[in-house]
Amino acid sequence: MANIQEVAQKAGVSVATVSRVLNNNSTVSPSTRLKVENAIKELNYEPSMLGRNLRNSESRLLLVLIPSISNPFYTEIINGIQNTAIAHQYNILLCETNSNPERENIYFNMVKNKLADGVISMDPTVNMQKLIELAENHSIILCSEYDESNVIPYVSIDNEMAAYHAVKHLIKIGNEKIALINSDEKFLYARQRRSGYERALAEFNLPLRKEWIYNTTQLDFQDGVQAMRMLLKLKEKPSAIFAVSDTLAIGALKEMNASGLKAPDDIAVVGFDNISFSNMTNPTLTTVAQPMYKMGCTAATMLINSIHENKAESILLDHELIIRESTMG
Amino acid sequence: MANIQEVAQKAGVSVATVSRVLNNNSTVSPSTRLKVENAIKELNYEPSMLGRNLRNSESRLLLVLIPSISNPFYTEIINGIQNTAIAHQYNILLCETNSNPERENIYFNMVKNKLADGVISMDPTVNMQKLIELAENHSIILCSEYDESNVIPYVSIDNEMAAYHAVKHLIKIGNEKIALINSDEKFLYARQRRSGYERALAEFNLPLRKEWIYNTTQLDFQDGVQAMRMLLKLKEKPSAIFAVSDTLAIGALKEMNASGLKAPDDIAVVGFDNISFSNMTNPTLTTVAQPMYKMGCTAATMLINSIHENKAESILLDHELIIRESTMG
DNA sequence: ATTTGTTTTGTAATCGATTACATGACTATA
DNA sequence: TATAGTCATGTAATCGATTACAAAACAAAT
Repeated sequence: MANIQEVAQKAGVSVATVSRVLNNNSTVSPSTRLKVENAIKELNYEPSMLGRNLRNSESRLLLVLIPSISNPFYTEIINGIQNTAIAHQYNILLCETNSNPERENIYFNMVKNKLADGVISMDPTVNMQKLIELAENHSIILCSEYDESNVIPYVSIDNEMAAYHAVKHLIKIGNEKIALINSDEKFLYARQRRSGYERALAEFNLPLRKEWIYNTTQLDFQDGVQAMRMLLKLKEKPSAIFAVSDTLAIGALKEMNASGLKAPDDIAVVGFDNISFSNMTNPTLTTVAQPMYKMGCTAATMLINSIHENKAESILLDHELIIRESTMG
Repeated sequence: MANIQEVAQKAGVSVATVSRVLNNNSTVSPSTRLKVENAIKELNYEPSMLGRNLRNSESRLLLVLIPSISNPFYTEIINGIQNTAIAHQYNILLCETNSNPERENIYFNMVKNKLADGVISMDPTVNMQKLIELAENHSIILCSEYDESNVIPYVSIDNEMAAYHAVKHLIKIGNEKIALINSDEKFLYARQRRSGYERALAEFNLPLRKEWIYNTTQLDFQDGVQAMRMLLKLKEKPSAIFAVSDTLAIGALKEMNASGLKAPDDIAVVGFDNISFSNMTNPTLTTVAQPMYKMGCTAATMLINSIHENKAESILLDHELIIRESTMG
């Protein structure tokens, strides 16, 4: 790869002039410009981001932290982020942390080292303290999972309200014995959704039974299968289930199938996220849709604003209950 | 962020000494080392990758090009790549191209500019000519989709043989009218799988009928739905279907469900890839498994070798037919 | 021909690290 | 005490760009 020196030499000008042509901000005479452009073409030259970034302290790269790409929930959000970023001449790099603090650190360092201009974190397992520290000197936005202290701006939905709506729907169609398949309640969203579940039950004077709340460690299909297996072992079985993730709900449906049970007749099921697969199951899955694409766009816009010194305001977007076969008679 | 100068000043030494402590390769007296380490801690200093990379022409970052993260096929491969990379002190950045040449270009430039040390491309829509050009001066490995010219080393499976096995399985369980749901045949893997399909039919003297071959433009669930819808409209319907991707096969199963048809009794279905969903459908899906994790590990190992000047040899890994309910009576 | 003003181009410092080479400090030996 | 040898540290060039400032080139006006 040729560098700016060689281009300058070939064109018979100084490096400053080459740089001026490159950034076409300052005045260069048409004839010189032509010479330089020819030299660039002949040498197949492309400016080094490294040199440029070092000088400019800007990389126009945004980091997107996700725990795992295997969760389809992130797909549409990332699309929104990417399209918005590109519209502002930024690019994104996807960083899969696998909830591993060391990997997290590597990505944090990229920001500290000016290899990236900002971060959108969607990782609920992120080390929030470190992130807040990083946010003192860098632009960070939380997406989906957030921190109640509101030190770092976030975009999310009202999880409590969304869960409340989902459970109320199950009650409205005649269910009184409603179970909750929740994830680990160390996550804010899990606590919020549980709270919405409890509020709906309380409002209709329905019993809140410990054995109808099952907490999983992960969000894989298999965790849903396992959860349902436990619930089906109970003496008094629930007549409906609210799962805080479609992957869990789909696992639950699978286990029902295996036991010869049908949704919604035997047990009605509601999921959360509206991943694309939720429309492919049999029966199709009722679920709470988050405006994922919009969330991505919003997060990216907030981040880019924040990089350009306009502080960002946290925002909660609307959710929507999508009723499908798993709760329709 | 403090820089190396400030650390040097605070510790009362030269920048060279600080650098020596950082890279602990050269001799530094214990007392000086301590002073420097204290200064580093006090200033919360972390070395700038930008400065370091510029000087060393090394970033220890690997780029992984995928067309879209929404295809679950890539999940396990990426895991393999990531684990192998980390074991060699490399990190990976996921680059979603969305089959967009401009985005592709951005990532190619990162390599040219030493922002990344190498590339693993899994994008079948990649501009192969540009990639070959890039490969002249940089380390590139193809994974899954490859180029027959073998200019760029690749790791993949024997697609023709895999398809042949899948179709032979359908024949063995008694099917004579076998349809193919293929993707766009501009892709090598699509042509190879079709060829395996044809070979199996020919071997058993079964008819090869044009109307039983359906080509989709994408690999989404919906494309599978669409394909099945067309096949069910035919006067002479197939009794079995081989789809070149699980997503297509799942869409096909969905459409069968909607039409009240059951697999395998009405139509048997075989997919390809063994994505995690394929075990969650009803019925569960028979599919050809690629050794995805191993493919990822192999690709990463090849790339890292290639970066360190050992040239890599292309390799084909073994596939495996996983028989599930969609072909089991 | 000289002055003034404008346009174009070049020189050199800078960003933050690494490292070859030079130099200084110290030790051991005669 | 002088000398060689070893170990520790500093000086300055370097990677590839950008840009403030200086200088040169040119044009227009007197």
